[in-house]
Amino acid sequence: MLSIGKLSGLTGVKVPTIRYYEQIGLLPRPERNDGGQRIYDNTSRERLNFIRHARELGFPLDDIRELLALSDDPAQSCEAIDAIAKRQLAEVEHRLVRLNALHKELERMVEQCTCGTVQTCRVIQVLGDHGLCGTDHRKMMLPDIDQECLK
Amino acid sequence: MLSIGKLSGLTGVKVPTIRYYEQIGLLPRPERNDGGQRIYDNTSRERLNFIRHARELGFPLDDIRELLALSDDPAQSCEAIDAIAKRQLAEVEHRLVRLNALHKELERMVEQCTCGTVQTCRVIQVLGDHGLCGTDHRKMMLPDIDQECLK
DNA sequence: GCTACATCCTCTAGTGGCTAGAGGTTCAAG
DNA sequence: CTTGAACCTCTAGCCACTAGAGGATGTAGC
Repeated sequence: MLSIGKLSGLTGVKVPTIRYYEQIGLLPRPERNDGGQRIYDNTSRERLNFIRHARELGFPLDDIRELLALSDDPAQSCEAIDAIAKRQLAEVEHRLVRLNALHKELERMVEQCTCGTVQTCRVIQVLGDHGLCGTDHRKMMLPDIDQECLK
Repeated sequence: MLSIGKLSGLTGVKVPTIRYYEQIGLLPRPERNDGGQRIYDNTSRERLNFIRHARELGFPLDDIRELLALSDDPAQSCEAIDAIAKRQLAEVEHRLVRLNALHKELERMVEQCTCGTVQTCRVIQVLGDHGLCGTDHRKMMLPDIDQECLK
């Protein structure tokens, strides 16, 4: 019914990404035509829409894999699904807190810059000396820089 | 003066990360003792603190590299530095807007889940059909999922 | 001096979620 | 029948690390 390009256009997921999802087993291997090209139906399209929407909401692919598996069994309780969604919500909230702290600090730093010489540059001073920070963003991410939260 | 482990302890930057920074030219190659082990002084320590602090504020390593280069010339105007900081601020603000939208949507989704069966699960329904979304988070990120903002 | 054992060294490979490109095949329109 | 877009597979690259193998060195106690 649908070539990979058409599917891409309909879902907004790029062609190489669709092939990647197939490769990692997130999408089932579709049928092929005589020339060996992939052909998709509406089921694939729905599945891909689901994946895309979940990605937009920041779910990692592993969670999406699990959500897809769970959604294939409509009679089951949705507790597990709910748990994944709540975990993602907590994750996003955590990132928001962190990002707000970064924002505050960056704003303060930029505001204080009077744009003179490097010697007196507030940005350089603040970066070099954490003591000049207004907020205690460091405490929030010790012991290590929480890379996930910076994202 | 300082072994790599001591430097790591003092700055909060992990040992392999320090070596990685050296490898990519962010930190200069330090002297070595007779056994070939790295020895650092306070200059390295300050530089590494600078890097760490900038990383905490979300600056990419390439920007940090530039900031370090600029800060080495104290008489120059700090315009370029200011520009980098402002760019980073804008970046963080962009992420905040996006993350807030995600948060709203996730919260709505989780709230609406009555925790019945998968069949009636609001989470699955919403993920499968963007029309059920409250906010128009999709419009904000078209044409592609803006991965940088999800971070 | 000897024995543990922590710390150090280099090197390679893996993470997530794609993206880019090479080098070739197939399809659809005119 | 030709042209050119779209498709195929495969490998490598992105960021900023992190993990682990396999071995060398440093240090503390006896």
